[in-house]
Amino acid sequence: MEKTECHKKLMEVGTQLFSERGLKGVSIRELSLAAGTSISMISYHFGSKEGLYQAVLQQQFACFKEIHEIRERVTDPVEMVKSYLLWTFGRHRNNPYLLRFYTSELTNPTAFFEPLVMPVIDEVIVTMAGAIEEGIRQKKFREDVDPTNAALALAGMVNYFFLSSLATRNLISHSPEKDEMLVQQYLDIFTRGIGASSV
Amino acid sequence: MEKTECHKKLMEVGTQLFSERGLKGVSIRELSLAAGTSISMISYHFGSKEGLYQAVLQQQFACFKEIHEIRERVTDPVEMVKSYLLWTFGRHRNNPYLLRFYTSELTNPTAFFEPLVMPVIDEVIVTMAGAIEEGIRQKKFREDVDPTNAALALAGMVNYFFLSSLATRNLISHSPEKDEMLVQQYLDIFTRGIGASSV
DNA sequence: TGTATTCGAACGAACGTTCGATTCCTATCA
DNA sequence: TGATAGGAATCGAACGTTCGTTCGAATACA
Repeated sequence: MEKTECHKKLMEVGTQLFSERGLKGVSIRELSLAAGTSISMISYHFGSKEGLYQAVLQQQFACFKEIHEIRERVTDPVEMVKSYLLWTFGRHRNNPYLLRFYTSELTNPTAFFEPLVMPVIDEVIVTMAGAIEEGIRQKKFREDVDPTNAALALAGMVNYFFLSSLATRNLISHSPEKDEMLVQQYLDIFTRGIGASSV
Repeated sequence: MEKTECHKKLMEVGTQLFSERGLKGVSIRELSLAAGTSISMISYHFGSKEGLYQAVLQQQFACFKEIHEIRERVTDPVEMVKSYLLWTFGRHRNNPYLLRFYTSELTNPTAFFEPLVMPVIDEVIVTMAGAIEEGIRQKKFREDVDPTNAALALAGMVNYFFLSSLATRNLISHSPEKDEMLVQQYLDIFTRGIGASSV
């Protein structure tokens, strides 16, 4: 779908700079300089600066659709929690920008939050809440657990881990080879936390 | 410590507008209009727009010092987790702006992140990790739990809950009277999750 | 040859800051 | 007590800069 080298380069630098400093924090002169083009290319290819931001945002959030495929493939609730953790870890590991866009839009929403961001957050939480609800019906999770709150707690634990590691590198050693262990640890904490018995 | 009505009003509107849209997202004309003063008052009272932002940030983050008093007062590790949850819930309930500043600085750091924000995050996590470590020594928490990761998971669960409720009001019914129940629920999830036995 | 792409210059608007004039407050003195 | 001097506080206007966008010319491509 990428048309020209200029278009592609602007998407790249837009992704990097917007994720670090937000929509208002980056000027088109800075973007075009980093992309090695002229400032008029942004309006030409994307209509406006906000158009570039929107294009980047859409590209970043496309991966959230995967939750539905995972939900269809994985039937067991506990296994679904593990799949979510692995999926989320993978997402953040091979895309360091996604979490910044996600959290930045949550905290300081732009005009694109409601149409672009809100729906995907909603889908993920609702999907996971559904899986947890099913786990409760199967007596695998405790009855007194609120599915939506539990889904938020799960998402909170893992997203916040990466959020903190964005800034406080000294607190966390985040080597990819330790991911397997971390996923297992978070899975343990969570399933023990809401589980009727340990798994 | 507040000098004049103008100074006080600028702090108020600065807190509200900066928290919603960030440092770059608010202009001094917008600030002064909302405060009912002239634009020159910002430079007069705070030196610059960034000076106002810094003043607001310092005021917002002052409350994080309380974690030390709590740690001194509460000796039992499990009780410390509960105190942390109650403290955090209370903090977010009576100050809707704090979490936005906190998360915004984490995601899109300004020049004030390193000197002002980073230290307080560090202190809270280290303090809670210390409490959890003591819990492990007392055989109240499992041996294979990493204290820092567990502290991050705890902070993640509860902060993310409020972060989500900032934007997705439809997902969560956040009535203050339910806080007691929510705190207990998060405490259950967490202490069960890392605990050697349920409490 | 004609369409798509890129560039550099220029535009008006909005930005944060500065500055002289004015108002407000308070301590001081007749 | 009433007048007043002086400093603090506030205002409105203007400054120079940066912002995002536009546009005609130039280039590349098919």
